Amino acid sequence: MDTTVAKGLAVLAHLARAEAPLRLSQVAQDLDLQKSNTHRLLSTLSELGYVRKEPETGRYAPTLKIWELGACVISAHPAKRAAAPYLQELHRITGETTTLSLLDGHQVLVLDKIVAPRTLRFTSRPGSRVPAALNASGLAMLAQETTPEPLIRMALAESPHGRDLAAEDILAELEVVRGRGYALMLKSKYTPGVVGVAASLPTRDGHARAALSASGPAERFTGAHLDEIIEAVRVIAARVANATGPI
Amino acid sequence: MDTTVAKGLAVLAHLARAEAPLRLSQVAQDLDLQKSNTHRLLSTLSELGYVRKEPETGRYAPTLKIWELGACVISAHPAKRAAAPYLQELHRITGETTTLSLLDGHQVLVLDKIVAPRTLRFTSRPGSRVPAALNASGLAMLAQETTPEPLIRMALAESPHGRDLAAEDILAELEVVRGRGYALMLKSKYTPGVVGVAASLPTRDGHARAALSASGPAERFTGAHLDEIIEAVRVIAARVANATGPI
DNA sequence: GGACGTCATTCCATTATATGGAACGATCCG
DNA sequence: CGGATCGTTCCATATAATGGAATGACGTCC
Repeated sequence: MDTTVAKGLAVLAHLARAEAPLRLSQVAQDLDLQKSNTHRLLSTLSELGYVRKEPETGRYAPTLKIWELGACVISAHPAKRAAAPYLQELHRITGETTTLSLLDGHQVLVLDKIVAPRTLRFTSRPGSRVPAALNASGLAMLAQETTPEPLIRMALAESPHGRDLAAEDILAELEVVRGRGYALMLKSKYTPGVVGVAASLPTRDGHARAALSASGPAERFTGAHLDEIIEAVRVIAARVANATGPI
Repeated sequence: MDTTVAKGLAVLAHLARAEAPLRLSQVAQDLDLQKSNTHRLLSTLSELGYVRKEPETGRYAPTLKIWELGACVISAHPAKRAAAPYLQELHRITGETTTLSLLDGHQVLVLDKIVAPRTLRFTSRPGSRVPAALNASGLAMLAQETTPEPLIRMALAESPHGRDLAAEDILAELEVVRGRGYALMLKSKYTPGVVGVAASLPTRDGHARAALSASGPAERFTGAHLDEIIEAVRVIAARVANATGPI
């Protein structure tokens, strides 16, 4: 274990996740490092171009270099590449915000998103994580037949199921999702007022789980429009399954 | 200079930029490291979750963790946040692929892109870099009045101007761009068959340079449609300039 | 305006730690 | 079956990271 590498990446990650540039002593305190140590780590990261020291404030901010690296990784990601046209088409048909997600452990990782040109309400940012049990895409992926039982248990355990979100309810909901082939989250606990419709996608390797979703404000997701959206999600997911190769 | 951090990040960056998973000895050879050293670096990166060793092939591949970090950085980027609605609207009006770019040194860095729903031809990937002098967005940014002379010289020097792309021609073109307020690249040397229309955006801090562009196949970028596109680019760039705050 | 506190930076002796060579199996290929 | 390449482990060595102290700059509060 190269501890210096671990520290350097911890500093970089800390700056990336911070909402604003950080002072040296702040970083040192947050990560429990010595000031002199932090100083050298930040200096080397600056030399390497991953970090920039603001001349005015003296604070440190990440540059776009990590993002450039990450962009290489995501653009090469097989699921993202394969699903991109379907994500696009679902957006074209429904006119709503559509997302492509992966199940990573007990969390939903948002891979890609096309936002509705309308007034954009809450939109989950690509790269963000959401508890699987609180999200239409998460339910769709958990409901896949190939999902091992322990993974579902873990996802339920990790989700903040309080008074109005019992584990039994979610398990029952998963049964429903499995039966009809898509997940519908009308009353989201995670993002109130947002309705999501999602279907899981078959993946080349069985252990990866992916889902497509369309989501938007509850006021618009009713009646005939909602029926259209559900139908579009089902049709496109089925088309992925019947395509030349799965995701 | 923490050399171990530099090596670790070099390994990570190398894996990220590689088009396929790499074997250990390949990484060691490419980066001129010892095998045992590379082994430990890859092990620590795996422990930290930035790298995964494929069980089947034994090769190493980057995980999505770097991408997640990069997504945090880009989503917090002020220019990207501020320009997103304009990028969206330019796409809505023109129906073509639109991009938001920054000038970083003598290169254009593509920040964001909305692809045309039509058959997608060549599309520059977000995170990719293009020589500034070979690209409509690059010309628009170089033509800004605030661009220092040496930067233009450098951009020209770095661009592969051969027989049909003399430095004088580009300088003359920059004059034209400066006069009419937008850049038009009809015969792209970098991506043949693609026409680009771009205008620079005013930025809060004078030294950052940003541009919006619409681009697509040469066959479609003619006559009235091209005029519409040019007008849309001009109008939206002007709207940014007159907005509450610049980018 | 002066004094205090916080911060960033530099230096250096100490030692922990990264290093690279060698040696060992495993695996692949001819 | 034999040779070659690869990944992995081990360990003595020396390099390079560490943390404490000292310094100077900056900002803040009486």
